[in-house]
Amino acid sequence: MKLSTKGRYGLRAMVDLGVYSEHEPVSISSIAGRQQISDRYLEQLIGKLKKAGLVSSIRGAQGGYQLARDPKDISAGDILRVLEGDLMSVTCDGDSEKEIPCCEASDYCVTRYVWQKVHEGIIAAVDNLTLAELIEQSKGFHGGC
Amino acid sequence: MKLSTKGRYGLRAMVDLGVYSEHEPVSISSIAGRQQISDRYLEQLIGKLKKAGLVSSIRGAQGGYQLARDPKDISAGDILRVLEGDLMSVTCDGDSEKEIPCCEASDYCVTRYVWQKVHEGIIAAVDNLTLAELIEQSKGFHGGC
DNA sequence: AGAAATCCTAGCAATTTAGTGGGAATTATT
DNA sequence: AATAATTCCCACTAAATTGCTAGGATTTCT
Repeated sequence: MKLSTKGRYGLRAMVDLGVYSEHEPVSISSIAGRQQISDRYLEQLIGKLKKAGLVSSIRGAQGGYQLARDPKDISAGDILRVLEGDLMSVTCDGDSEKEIPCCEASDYCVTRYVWQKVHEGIIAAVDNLTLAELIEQSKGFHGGC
Repeated sequence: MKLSTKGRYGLRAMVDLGVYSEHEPVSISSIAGRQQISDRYLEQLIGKLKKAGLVSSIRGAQGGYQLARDPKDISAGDILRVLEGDLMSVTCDGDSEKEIPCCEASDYCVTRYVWQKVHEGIIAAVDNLTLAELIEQSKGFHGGC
């Protein structure tokens, strides 16, 4: 259970967009250059973020990407959910075909209960963390060094 | 980012042990039978839990496993950490060889910051959840059906 | 002695991850 | 109109991880 590069790269790319795309669109290659990420790979990640409505694009020369919304209205959770899949699917171990309101083998449900708790913890953490805050953080780090 | 079968099976096995191993050791095969888990696979998971000091074992015929501590003193986090690896390693994307107190490329640190927050959320959730509570839950489900 | 168990190590198929690669379509600039 | 910059789309691949399976060696109760 760990954050994959998808999530890490995605977060960094979105912060990068927040910093550099305010007045003009930013190309994949410039983000990839700054963030030292494979541009071909980043392309796919940004594609997902676009599909999810978090970034907008302008095609053609001098085109690129911009944040689709104010950074205050994008949470880390929004980004991670797109790239890491459902942050957590609360599923029983039983056959998913059967539609049982209350699991046959009750022990199975322990997992669900634990997972529910974990889920709440994660959601609370990432959904209250705005991109705006991350951008601020990133600027802060610069000043601090 | 999801809970793998390791974590799910492990939680169920530990609850099973909590319920059935109070007075006598319980064999892998009996747990696997009740929980409908591959016994060969479960063996490996329990092996890790033993190595981590969460369960104790008695070898030979009529042997088996028991909880090493009171269920009140074992958290879901303890179990998940053993089976899911470090629940989350807070790493930068930069070279891990270099020992930089403050990252060169500050943007990298955004990931660290987000991850720290997520980590706190998860830890808060799973470390406050005791095995005793899960066992109670599991009994509760039985009564409810 | 024999059976029931833990313990140890290795292998393996399926899935996921982290990319690479080849282009087609669109648009600004010259 | 030509060119270059860029998004967009789809397919392929190598490495790692997951979820097992397999074959024993060892220990201990009966």
